[in-house]
Amino acid sequence: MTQPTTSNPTDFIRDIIDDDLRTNKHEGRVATRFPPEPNGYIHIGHAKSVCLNFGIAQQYQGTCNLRMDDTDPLGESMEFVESIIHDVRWLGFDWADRLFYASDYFERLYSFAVELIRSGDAYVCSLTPDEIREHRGSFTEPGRESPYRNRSVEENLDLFSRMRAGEFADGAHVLRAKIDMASANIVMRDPIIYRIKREPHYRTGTDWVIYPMYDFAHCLSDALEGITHSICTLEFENNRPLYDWFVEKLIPGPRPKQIEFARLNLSYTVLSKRRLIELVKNHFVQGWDDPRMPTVTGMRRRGYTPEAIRNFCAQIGVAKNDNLIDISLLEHCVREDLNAHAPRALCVLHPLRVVIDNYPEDLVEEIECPNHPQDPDMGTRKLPFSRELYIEQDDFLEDPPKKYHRLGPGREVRLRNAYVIRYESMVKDEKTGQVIELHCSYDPGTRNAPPADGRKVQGVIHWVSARHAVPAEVRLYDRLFRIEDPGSEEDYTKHLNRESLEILSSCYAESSLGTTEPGLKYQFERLGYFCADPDTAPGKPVFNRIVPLRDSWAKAAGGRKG
RNA sequence: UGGGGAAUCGUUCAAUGGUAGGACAACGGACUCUGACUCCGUGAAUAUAGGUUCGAAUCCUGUUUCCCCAGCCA
Repeated sequence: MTQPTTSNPTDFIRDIIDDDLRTNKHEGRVATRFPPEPNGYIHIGHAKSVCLNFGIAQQYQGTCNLRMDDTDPLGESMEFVESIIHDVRWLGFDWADRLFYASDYFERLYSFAVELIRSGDAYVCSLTPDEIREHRGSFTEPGRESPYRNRSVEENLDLFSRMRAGEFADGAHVLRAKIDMASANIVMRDPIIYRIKREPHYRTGTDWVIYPMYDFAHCLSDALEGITHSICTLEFENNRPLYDWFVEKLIPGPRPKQIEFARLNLSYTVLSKRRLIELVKNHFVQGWDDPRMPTVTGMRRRGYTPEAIRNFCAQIGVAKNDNLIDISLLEHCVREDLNAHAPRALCVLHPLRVVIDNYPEDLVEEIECPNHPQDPDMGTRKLPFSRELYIEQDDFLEDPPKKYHRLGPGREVRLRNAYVIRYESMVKDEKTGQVIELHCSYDPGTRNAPPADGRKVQGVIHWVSARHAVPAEVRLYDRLFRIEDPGSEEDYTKHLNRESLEILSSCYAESSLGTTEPGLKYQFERLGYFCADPDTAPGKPVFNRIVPLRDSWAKAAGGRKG
């Protein structure tokens, strides 16, 4: 039944859409929307929703609107609108001319509210916030009806228009739907649909002092836009009866349907807006675009690609189970994309000086080497080779174990793309005893060729020519938290990984990297994938480690140590 | 405690009354001028107790566990 050539995902939401299409529920139309509130930056959890909504639209030749759900002026701003637009576009999606704002519907929403008052389905309630809470009851006790519940239509109309006119203070009155104070579902106990808030709105300014609540605005915005499937997260499941109540009262069919799926949780990070804000505000990270942040802007700066993120979202699937996705799946998707597309380069993070004693003093060879071992189309570049080099400190051990395929006394190793060299001697710092320089000899016949005598050289290490190398700063990132599910902890900040950022300021990159530009991505061979940071200055590149390469040696060695 | 949801390998998604499958992770091996990539292989799950049925992850009943809801946030 499955066609291997078409890999359109399938999930319970698409099953519902298939059914609706079969029964011609919306004349074959599929219309979704991504409805962020512009009060923060979007993160990988939003990306899941973006991919779901826009992905469904693509798959069914439907439409997906981008709609700012901006019904609470507090904290909303154009800055966030712009960041959301930028991020969703960067993720690879397009909404043509269908960028909408709930705030553009304020006048129509107001009319809907008046309609509700006229039909006796809404009333102005003048209880204080505390009294309203008290009247709401609890899980086990039904609520009590507001004494204002049976005001006349005329009085409600008058009061509501005066609310709009700004005659009352914040909190003096609210407009409520007249539903059922005894409902087992607390959402249905005469929910508030308008509140007075003397707060300028970033788009409507001071035009309004009353603002509609989410439950009222969202479903009607969907209806106004002709949304067929209104996809949201599980915590809104309780609100669905209210969603239906409003559209049934106010919208002649066919009506939008709300479908809920489980939001994404990612291991070793937090994905709640509140916590992300705290990380930024309390300077646990350096900003919304800190490469350790799970925000789209952070991941972009880190060097994650839209392809990788989209692929990740496709792989995690869509269901109603609470989940905690292993961050290694995200890393896998990032490596998968970068392995195919990132050019290779050599960069030494912890330099150890090497002198090739038998190499001519002033000779410089230009070694032409491929930018990608499996993709000749990515071309070649010239790598200067000379007598003095840097290699990685890790690639030499005074007393190496047997399976260590690198340099040590009596050992030889291949310099990537260049010669085989043999250890001759070392120079130690007299005070610390640390090895500060190696002397080696090279085998002139091994450039681009195996040793003539057929001996096997197992190890290959990366290097740069000391004279030609470009000094670079490299920033290594690790998981933000030390525990798998910090979001479930009351005091999650105490589980922050204090070593999530390591700055290496004296690295040496191959000369070709001197002209890199922010955003360019590479695989530094044997190390990982790296992305030039915006902090890069001419001649002084700064690289972010996107993700390390898988390292079965480190794993084995680590296990041995422990 | 009332209501709304969810329970399948370590993690996650699938199987829609008919062989429990994929991905990630783990482990073993092959290949290798990246201890990468790639390839091959291994182990690993239906929360629980009954019932219906030739046959149950799937249907029924009970039990257990987890998540959401008492904002004038979304």
